[in-house]
Formats: sequence, C-alpha cells, structure tokens
Amino acid sequence: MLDIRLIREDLDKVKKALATRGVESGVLDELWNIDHQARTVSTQRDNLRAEINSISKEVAKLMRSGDSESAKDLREKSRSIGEELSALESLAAELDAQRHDALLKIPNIPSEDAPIGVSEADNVVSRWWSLQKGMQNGSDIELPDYADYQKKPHWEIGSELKILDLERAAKISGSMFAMFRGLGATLERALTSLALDAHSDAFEEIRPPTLVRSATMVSTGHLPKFEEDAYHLERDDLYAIPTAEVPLTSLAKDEILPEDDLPVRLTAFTACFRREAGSAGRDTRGLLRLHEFDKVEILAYTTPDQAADMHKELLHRAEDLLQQLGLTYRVLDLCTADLGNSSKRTFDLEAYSPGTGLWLEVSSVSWFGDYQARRANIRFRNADSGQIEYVHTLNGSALAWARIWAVLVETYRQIDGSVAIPEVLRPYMRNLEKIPSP
RNA sequence: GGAGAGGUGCCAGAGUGGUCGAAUGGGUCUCACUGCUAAUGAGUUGACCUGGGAAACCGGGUCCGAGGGUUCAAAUCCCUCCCUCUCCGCCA
Repeated sequence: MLDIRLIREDLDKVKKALATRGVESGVLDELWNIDHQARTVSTQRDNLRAEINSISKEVAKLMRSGDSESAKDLREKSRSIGEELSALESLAAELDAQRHDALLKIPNIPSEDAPIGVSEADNVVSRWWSLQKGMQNGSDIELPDYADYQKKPHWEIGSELKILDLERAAKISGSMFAMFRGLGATLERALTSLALDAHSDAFEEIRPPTLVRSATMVSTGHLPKFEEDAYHLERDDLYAIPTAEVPLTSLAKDEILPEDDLPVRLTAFTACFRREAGSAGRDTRGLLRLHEFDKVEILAYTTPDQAADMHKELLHRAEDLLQQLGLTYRVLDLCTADLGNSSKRTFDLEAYSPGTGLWLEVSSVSWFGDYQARRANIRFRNADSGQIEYVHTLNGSALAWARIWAVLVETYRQIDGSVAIPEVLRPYMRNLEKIPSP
C-alpha cells in the first residue's frame, strides 16, 4: 500500500500518477477526507485517555494515603469521561478501518520509467531474441523460418506422443487442468531442476506451503481486491497460492532485517492455482491457460538503492533460461494501464509458439518498491543512519512451465514427429536425445 | 481429534489489579581503566500513531500472541481465536 503521508501531503501528485492507470481522483479525495477526520478524532480520543490515565494515578495515590472519599469522587469523574471516551473510540476505530480498507485497494504508483498507456496495446516491445538472430533491440521482429512440421499445436503433438492427456485431466478435474504423462511429465521435472540449479549460485531454494492464510494473500496485494481470482478453502479459511510470490514475500513478514542481510534472494518451485474467472473460451486451448500450473519463482528483498540492479538481475536470469532453451522470445515493458496492481514496473517475457502463432507470457518480472513491504511490514535497519526503513520487493517467474512446455515441443518437433530434447535438459532426462514418435 | 502446559523487549527469563514499557542475566553500542587480542566498572539499548521543532529533541497516546470484555485503573481477572510444547489417538 501507499504511504498515507504521500496522499496527505501531496494529493495532486498522487492523483496525477494514478490517473495513468485509471484511478479516479474522487477515490483519493475521499481517502484524504477520511484521513483528516481520523486524525482529528484520534487526537480527541488520546486527550481523553490522557485525562483518565492521570486520574487513575491520582486515585491510586489517594487510596494509598487512605483518603477513600476523594478517591470515590475521582472515580465518578473518570467514569463519566469513560462514557464520552467509548463513543470516540468506536468512531476512531471505524475511521481507521475505513482508511485502511481504502488504502489496501489503491494500486501502486507506477515508476516514471514505465510507459504510459490506456490498454495492453500500449505495452512496448523493447527487444527480442532468437537462436538465429541473437538479441535485437526494438519491436521489429523477424521470426525464424519455422518448418511446417513445427507449426502443429502442442495439444496435438502432446496426444500424438502420449505425453499430454488433456481429456483425462478434464475427466479428473475439469477443463483447464493438464496432465503430463511419460516423458512429458519427465520434461516438466527436468525444466524444474534446470531452473532451480541455474539459480542455486545466489538464491536460497525454498519449498513453501501452497495453502496460506488470508493475511498472507493481503500482503502481496492479492486480497482484498482480487478475491475472485483465488481458490479459497472455506472450511479452513485457506487460499491456494496463485504464485510462490505469495509465501515468499510473507516469509519475512513483520521482521526487521539487518542491512547486511540484503539483498535476500529466494527461489521456489510450486504449483500455482488460478480460477481464471471470466476467461473461459478465450485463448484457453491446450496449455495456454490453466487453473493449475507449475512455476519456478525468483524473488528478492533489497534496499531501495539495490532495487534497480536486482530488477535487471531477475530479468536477466529469466531471459538466460529462455536462451538456454533456445526459444524465441520478446521483452515487453508493460504500460501503466497493464501494470499489475502492486507493481511499479514490470517486464513480461513472451515466448513464440510456432504451433499456435501466439506469443505466450512465460514470465513477469516486477519491481514493487515498498508497496508490498508496507502491507507485509518487512523492514530493514539502515546500517549508516540506524533508521528503520521498508525494504523493496521484486520477483519474477523463471519460468512458468506449462507454456514453456508447449512452446518447447512445438519448436523442437522434428520432421519424423519426434521432439528433440534441448541439450541443457538432457542431463535431467536420463540423457535422452528425443521424445520418440510412436 | 482428546488431555495438559505455555506464548512477556535482540535472547533467556521474572512479574496475578495501581509506584510496570516492564526486574534480573546475557548480548549490543559508548565511555573509563588495566600494556594486550580480553577482564573490570559506569552508562546505553523497543516498535507504532500523533502534535510541536530546521534539527538534536520534547509532549500525548498505543503495544507484554490476536481480538473482545470487566474496572476509575489490566502484562496481571473473564471470553473467543491463533500459535508452540508434552502425552494419547490417527496418519502419508
């Protein structure tokens, strides 16, 4: 969430910054008013409390000296102040709650570097890469010459090679669930091992819980605004995580870290669960959009000064994996309208799927500033000043496997219908060179 | 799931209604002293909200797992919930 002081002291600046992502200024005016009232009321409340506190000390003194008559009078006086106080207390609590709720629903202020836009059409393709052309700047993409045998959608390849069984997944769990079989399942596991090993030089590997409390979902900004998108187990009031970002961000919740510990780098492999409400029927074939998919996440806590470099590092690590796998991809600099609620700046990585002709989002690398750290109350002690400050949080997928799996089997499909296994994956796949066609 | 014990500051741990934001010990940092990689002594050491101040800092309020209640007054009494530990039950 935003620092209320920002809204209190520079309302116009906040309005202007949030207008670029479609927040109406009335919402901010209302919050400003609530804050103003809340402070007025809490000051009055504190003054009454101070009075009662001092009377209570008086009473104690009188009791000790045996003057119970005067003590009785004071008690009466205090009691009547107490009645006045309780009205103010509930008003103050009500205003506090209103302020808090409003603050939780206001998105982060975008970075000044994020492109301004009104829809996802305004996202900027900043560079692209292919095995043939290497890294290229700009949005003028030359796709490799994919052969006809590569232009077969992954769901057809999957059932042909018996490595993807969507029909039975649907029988078991419904549509938009996947089931990998045989070498298809091995391939998923190989991708996971490849990625975790790739980050092991600097990242602590974590295997977090995948069911979390609602407070944990609030910390990353997934609640209260996006309740509809999450699976909720009502009986136990637990949420299935939509990404490992959720438990990893809350790992340091309510902690004050020594500056020497920063940056903290964490990586985790988990399943991710998304209801995808409202998206049925649209780009949902095969593995394009699933209720459950596997992903390796990389995440960091940094000082504000370290954040920019870390953002580059995370992006580089995600891109490096795509390059190792030899997949054509492009880097999108998300515009203000398409930026996630909690993010200040996000780069999406989209891999090209020759079988469907679509660019598939396989990673999203974001810098959140202190927005999540305020929600989760994650701070650090500045080694020089001794002051306590909020950390910055950043994270990215590296990578999301279902879509990678799809792009991979299409890209590496051979003329004989088999799928070649990229060299980096072979050590994780019993040194097999291909997934054979039956 | 059942029975019992417990959750206090950076750590350990005392505190059963007022003099408690909290003893004591350890750690931290500062100073002093001792000619040595340390001992001793003195001091220091929480977070949050809010008002004042350029700032150092000063005032008020809140916080002893969380939320409610009783009372003039709650770490201390009552209720609900969460968590930890021990035993039993169940179980990958």
